[in-house]
Amino acid sequence: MKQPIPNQPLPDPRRLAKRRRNLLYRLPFAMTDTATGAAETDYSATLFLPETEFPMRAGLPDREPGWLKRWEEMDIYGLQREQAKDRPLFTIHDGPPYANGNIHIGHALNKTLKDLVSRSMQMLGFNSAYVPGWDCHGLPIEWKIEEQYRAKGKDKNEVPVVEFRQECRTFAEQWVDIQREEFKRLGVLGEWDNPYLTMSFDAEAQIARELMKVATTGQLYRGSKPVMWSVVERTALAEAEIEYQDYESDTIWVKFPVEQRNLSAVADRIRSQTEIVERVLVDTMQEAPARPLSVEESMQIAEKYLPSDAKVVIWTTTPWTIPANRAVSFSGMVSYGLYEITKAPEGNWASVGEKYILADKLAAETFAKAKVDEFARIADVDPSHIISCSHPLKGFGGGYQFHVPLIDADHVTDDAGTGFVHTAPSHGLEDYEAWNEYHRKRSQAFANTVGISLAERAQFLSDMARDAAIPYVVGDDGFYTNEAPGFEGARVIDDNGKKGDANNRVIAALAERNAMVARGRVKHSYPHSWRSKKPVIFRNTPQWFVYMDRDIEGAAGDTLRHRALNAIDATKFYPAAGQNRLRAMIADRPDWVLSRQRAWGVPITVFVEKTTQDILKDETVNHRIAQSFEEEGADAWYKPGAAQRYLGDAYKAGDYEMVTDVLDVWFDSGSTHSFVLRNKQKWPHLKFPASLYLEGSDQHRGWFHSSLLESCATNGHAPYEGVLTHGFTMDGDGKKMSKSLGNTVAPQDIIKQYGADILRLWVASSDYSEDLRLGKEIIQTTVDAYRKLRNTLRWLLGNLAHYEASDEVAFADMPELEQLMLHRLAQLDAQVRTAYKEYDYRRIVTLLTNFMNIELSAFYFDIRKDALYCDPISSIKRKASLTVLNHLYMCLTAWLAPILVFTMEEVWLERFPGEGSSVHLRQFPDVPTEWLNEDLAAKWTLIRAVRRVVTGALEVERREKRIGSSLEAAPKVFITDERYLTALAGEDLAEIAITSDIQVGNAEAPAGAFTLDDVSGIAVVPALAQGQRCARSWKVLPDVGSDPEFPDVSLRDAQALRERAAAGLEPLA
RNA sequence: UGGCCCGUAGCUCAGUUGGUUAGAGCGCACGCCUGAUAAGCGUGAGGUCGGCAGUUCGAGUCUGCCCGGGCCAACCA
Repeated sequence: MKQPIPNQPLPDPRRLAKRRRNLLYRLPFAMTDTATGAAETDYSATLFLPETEFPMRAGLPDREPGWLKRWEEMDIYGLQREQAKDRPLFTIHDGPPYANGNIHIGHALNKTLKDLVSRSMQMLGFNSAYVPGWDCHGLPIEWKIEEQYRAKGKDKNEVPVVEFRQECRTFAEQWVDIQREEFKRLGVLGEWDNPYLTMSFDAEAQIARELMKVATTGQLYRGSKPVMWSVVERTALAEAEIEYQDYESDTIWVKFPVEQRNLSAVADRIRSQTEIVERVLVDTMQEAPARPLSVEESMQIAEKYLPSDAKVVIWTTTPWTIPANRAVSFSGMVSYGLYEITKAPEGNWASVGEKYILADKLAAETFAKAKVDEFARIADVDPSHIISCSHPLKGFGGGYQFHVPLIDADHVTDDAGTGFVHTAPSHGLEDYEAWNEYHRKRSQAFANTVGISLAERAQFLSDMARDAAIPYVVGDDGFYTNEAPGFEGARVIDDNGKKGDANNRVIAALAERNAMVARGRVKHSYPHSWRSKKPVIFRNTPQWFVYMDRDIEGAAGDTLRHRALNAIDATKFYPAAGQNRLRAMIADRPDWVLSRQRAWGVPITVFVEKTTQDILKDETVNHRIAQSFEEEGADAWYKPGAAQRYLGDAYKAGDYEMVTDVLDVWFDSGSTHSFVLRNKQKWPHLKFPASLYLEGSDQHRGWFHSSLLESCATNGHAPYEGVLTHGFTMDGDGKKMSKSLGNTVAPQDIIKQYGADILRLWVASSDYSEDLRLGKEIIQTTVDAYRKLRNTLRWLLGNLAHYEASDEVAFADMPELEQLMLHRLAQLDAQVRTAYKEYDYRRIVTLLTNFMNIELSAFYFDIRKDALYCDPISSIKRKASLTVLNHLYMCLTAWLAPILVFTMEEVWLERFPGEGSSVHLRQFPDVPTEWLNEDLAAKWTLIRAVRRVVTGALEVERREKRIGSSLEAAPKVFITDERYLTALAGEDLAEIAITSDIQVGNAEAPAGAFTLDDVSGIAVVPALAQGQRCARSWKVLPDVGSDPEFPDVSLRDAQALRERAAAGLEPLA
């Protein structure tokens, strides 16, 4: 697959403008502007300014590979396992991607989410191993190899199966290697050196064991199903191997004589419909009596309305399927009538006096085709009152003696034909489904009737099996089989793909028995083989099925469907809607078809006794099979002499048919739990059932579904405790990504331009329960969020350069502002842990970005800059703040580590470098619940309201150019609401509002004072701060100048300078 | 065409059992700062809650229909 050319995103012009403004400040002429007034001493060297090498710009695309290398070298995955070996297990079981092609954005989303789960569970205190896997068998890989053959002019059928399979294996191996590197680049941590592959020998052996377990417990049976079949190539074809071309088909209209009727139902209807009754009375009884009809009378009328000589007319484009007819379908949504032919040419197939049942909308058209001159409509017909017809070929060649039931089927319309659909379950998928549905309903109705003896039940089931059997009318060579009596030797399609004589012979036989109404030809689009370009047919083919509704090992009611539905109830779904979706699918689905007539897969390792058709159930044989697969892979099945090798001395190979079909690959992947989660030797850190399966929502029909059925069949319960589904990745407008639209986004490109952490942050901040959007603007939003986050952490790191563990301040000794921050940390701790447990990553991103932006960057950090930068070494406030910064650092790096795996490692190593050091070896830190203090938080909510009013007042001053920095102000605050006064008691509002001074008074404000609409009882009157500007702290204070040693700074700053000198930090200016 | 799901500011998301004037972060505009500087702070403008109809005193929340989008309906994974 070719990757689209990476888009070099054009910078947003507005973004550029902002950048230009910032750059202006650095130009020399800009400096002259600000350099008015007396030169101030530059005290910056005497401040505790942030010091860090941590770059503002991440350079993720270049730097991420370095961390990956580091983790690989230190074997971080192994260290995690070792560290967590005594902890409870959490197992996210990997749904295997298919090993062909590069990964796309959907893979990236899926693997990233799994990594978020796995890493967060590890940090929450579990031993959370992650073993990635690949799905290796299957048709797409076969195709690729066949394509290579065709390019070389080689014929697949001439290559020994084992050799062909070897080429498929090599192909899959190559893609496993490529995808493995792509997945690792996303930052996904897992057992990459020891993944599982559905084609590894132990897997193939276990898949066969599972299949044999299904067989020996009586859940496997051989039935049949129509599949697309190419007579020319003698092979089944997949939908993708089909192309549609125009084709001329013979069409025929055929009479099906009505056989069994439900006359009393017709009579009931007549009695309930007065208008009909009136019409009937005029017609049949000469005069109308003013009384309800008796049952007898209505029965007489019914006989006239649904007479025994009526004929249902069908239309078909495949006359050759008539011998395979087993039913006639109609629709309850279509109106039908009984018609009598009143005028037609002599010798016409449709002759005068014949009564046809047709859809009203199509009657005229049908009679036109039948060259009928005149006809009359006699009555309404409800086809459900016809129980069965006889076959139009009844007795032909001694066959076709069965009843042909009428089936109400959804797929029938009155758009074309006659409103009745000839139903041949051997030759059409809809026919097949309608047929099975009909018998399923009959069987259900029977099961629901009360008072049935076991003998009656057995008799019913056996009759049912006989009636429901689907005939094999056409062989793989296109010739009729002996299940089409009277047509021996006729052929549907010949070796060159031309029409055989089947149609003509069928039409002749029908005409001879007066079953034809009309014939014609029609041009329509018809399926052809992609390879030979010749028409294909739907053909009944033997297939292996798993029963959905048979009692397993004789336990009444213990069916696979029942087990699966129970298992769904016992499973937790994220989001909850997934439960209904899966339940509906399981409740409706037909029996599971396991067989595929293909080469690259695990064979259905079953022997069938030729005379009895029984499946051989012998543990010794089964053991030999599994053993050989362990040693040689499933290829062993295809090696010469394999049959006798497995059957041993006990059986003769000649008595048994060795099945050569392979398993549906869904059985492979549905079995992963058995060969991965329960292989304790290979993966000791995994548990069964898995804690979680996590895939895209398409896997309700796929892996969730097949794994559930497989495990219910072999274990009786689900292989998972929880199921998490995510949506699909759409483009920026919510449209599906497709190569033809050119709106795809390749994960490789995002990584190259922005880095994997950006991709991961996008995943974490999206709502994965719905479809996710990804486009240029969304990536930019993510990049912006990342930058803000990174800078906040950078400032934290810069200040922590001055942190000393020995300066730690005890919680009780801290100022309230510090206690407030720790309270928030304790709150967040609970919220973050809960969100991680619920796989709610976007909540974590929202919670933490809001906290970091609003409460840290814009509030706490802004306020504490003064103390952190300027306070004396001895200052408790400064030490307390540093203590809080350390806690913030410890928590934030851990909480974000599962998401920003690279950046958090970078932040961690900046402070704690060392060979064995890694943020990913940590757990979420214990946060003391003693820090929680709701009263304090409530109090500070009030204080922050006061602060907002002050800030608002200052903004007016700024706008009026009376102040620039807030430190130039010393506003007066008038408070009439007691609650605010109480809250402010003992707090330094000037510090909190970042002004040089402030006055707070319990008094009515003068007119014109600044207020906010949503805060009552507070008013602010602005004023300039009195005193001189401190050259060190830039506050405007009256005490500046009162220290003789440092006349240009405030007393606090003079003290700070003295302490620094005493500590020998730097010489004084 | 059927089954299931989704639609709230430019973007990502909150919106309890229906209940004041629909919120947040980012982005954007404007201003401040220049000791977090390709940073930091503040203020502000952005919404017919996809549309229509209904239930209700009251609907982003409940119901129906419609529009738009997605997944599923394969011898594809």
